Order: sequence, then structure tokens, then C-alpha cells
Amino acid sequence: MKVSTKGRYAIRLMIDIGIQSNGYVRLKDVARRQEISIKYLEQIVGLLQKAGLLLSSRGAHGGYRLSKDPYDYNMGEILKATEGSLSPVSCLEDEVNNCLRYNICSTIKFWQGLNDVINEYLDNHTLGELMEIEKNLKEKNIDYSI
Amino acid sequence: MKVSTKGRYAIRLMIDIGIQSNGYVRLKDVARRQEISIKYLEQIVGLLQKAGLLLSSRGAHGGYRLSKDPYDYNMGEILKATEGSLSPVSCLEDEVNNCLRYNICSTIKFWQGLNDVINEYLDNHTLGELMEIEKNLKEKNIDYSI
DNA sequence: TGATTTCCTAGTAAACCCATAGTATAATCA
DNA sequence: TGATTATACTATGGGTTTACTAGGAAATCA
Ligand code: FES
Ligand code: FES
Repeated sequence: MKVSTKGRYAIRLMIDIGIQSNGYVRLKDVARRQEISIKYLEQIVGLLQKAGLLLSSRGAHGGYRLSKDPYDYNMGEILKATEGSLSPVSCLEDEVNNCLRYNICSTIKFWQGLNDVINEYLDNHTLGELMEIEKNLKEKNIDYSI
Repeated sequence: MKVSTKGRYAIRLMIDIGIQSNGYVRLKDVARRQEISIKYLEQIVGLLQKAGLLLSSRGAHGGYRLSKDPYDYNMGEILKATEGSLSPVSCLEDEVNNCLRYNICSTIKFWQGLNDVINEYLDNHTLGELMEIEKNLKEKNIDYSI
């Protein structure tokens, strides 16, 4: 019942890129700030870009930037892009690969309910919100250091 | 973000044992009804018993039975006994193995919120409820077969 | 051209999941 | 008591997933 590093790193990466407001952000810098291997970030960022959540620019002075307003991203779409399905049991996954016990199963409704509360939470929180928290946190840290 | 088979099988096993109202239930029968390997069930049942959720009786006519009223079990405790911690990120796990970025992390509140909605859902659903669904399902199936 | 940065594909060590095997131990009944 | 039945406990292995690491091709800019 864990979100993998891919999903967690993706969120931190999106916040980091979103907060650098000007132009494209190099992965090298994200890696340094977030203390995550650049090679691993490359893989994660590939998933986000394929899902249309990030835009890229190759070559010198290249990098990544958000493809839309931070408040238009919900956490569900970011996690789904990196984690795949978020449903807590595979029986809920898709119609193709259906569970054989689906019709005689007394637990599926219970799992469906869990899936619903998880998705409702994730879909109602935006990247913009988390960026605000990050900004506040940074200000506080600057205050303390004075 | 998946509940493993251990947790899912544990719930089905608890429902199965709970529904056989008289005396101890043999694992062999549970295995047959639920189509789960008896040897794998042994491992799972061991965890549930250690957590005090089941009582066992060895020897002939032995087996397992619930240790309390079905409505006094919530799904959270059953899953915790088999899955371990249910928190969606390890940063929330325990104070001992703390995340180094905890104090400068802008995402921890978000994860805490997710953890809260999950636990609220799980703690507010009981084994008794699921047993009712199972009973209704059985009745329906009997009706159809007539 | 040369420096830089993304993009793509393999590879790997460790962890975890699922299941099987075998032995030990206890209860029951003839 | 001795045979039978049934659970407890321990060990182990194959398969999959996770979390990285590595190398190099392709694209872009100065
Ligand atoms: S076991 Fe798959 S639907 Fe319940
Ligand atoms: S990364 Fe551990 S608390 Fe945020």
C-alpha cells in the first residue's frame, strides 16, 4: 500500500520545476536541489512528458517546463502518469483483465469505496497548492537564518 | 499503491470463517471455498492469530474462529495485521526511521491527508458489514439456481 | 564544431510476493 | 497407548517489481 519513489519524486520534481518561474529548468539543477540522481529523474520526467504534463527543450539551455497553470494539475494525474493505475486492488483495474471472482465477490464494493475516497482526495488537490506550501516553507527558512 | 494478496486474502478468510457460525473452521475448507492455497493461508492466518484477531484449536476437529463479534473488527486492523503499515509513504511510518527531508518537505502534509482519508475509510467499515454482503450474495445465487 | 542537455535502452542488485515442502506438535478417538 | 487428523513453525525458491546506474545517440545553441 505504498506510493513508489517514482510517484513521490515526480511530485517533488513538478513542484521544483513549477517554482522556477522563468523558462526551462535543467534536470541537473532539479537533481541537485532535490538530492535525487539525475539519471533516475530522466526516466521519471520521460513519463510526465509523455503524459503531456511537461514540455521539453533539448540542447544547451534546454530543460523542462510546465505545460499549463499549476492549479490545473491535480495530484491524481501526476501520480497516475508515473505510478500507473492507483486502484488499491487489481480487480478494479480494467474490464479486459477481469477478476474471475468479480460476480461472486463480497469485497469488491468495499475496495471500490476505498478507491473512491483515494481518488477524490487526489483529484481535489492541485500542484499549485503544493507550490504555495513550498514557497511558504522557503520564506520561513530564510527568516530563521537571519 | 496496491494492497497485496496477503491483505486481500486475509479479508476473504475472515469473512469465510465468520460466516461459518458454529465452532472452529478448518483451513482446508476455507482454502477450497476461496480457491486459495492452504499453505499460503497458513502464513496469513498466523499473522491474524498473532494479532489476536483469530483463535485457533489444534488437532482433530480443530481450526480457527473469530475472537470477537464481527462488528467489532474494523477493516483497518485486519489489513494492518497482514500488510504492516498502511501509510502511503514511508516518511509517515514511524519516528525512529525518520525521513531526513521531513522538516523541509512541502509534500508531507499532502501525504498525511491521504493517509487520513484512507484510515478513516478503513476504520469505519467492519467485518460484520462485509459478512452481510456475503450472505446476501449467497441467497441471491441460490435464487438464481432454482 | 563543441558544449550541453534531452532522449532511449539495457542492465543489475535488492526487495518483495506468492507459493511449496517438510517437520514438529498437539488433540482426538479407537 | 497408538494411529490419525489437523494446525504450527521454519525454510526455501522462482518470479516479479523497485530503485537505481550506465552508455550513448540525437538535438540544440553559441
Ligand atoms: S477477488 Fe477479484 S473481485 Fe473480489
Ligand atoms: S520526502 Fe520524506 S518527508 Fe517528504
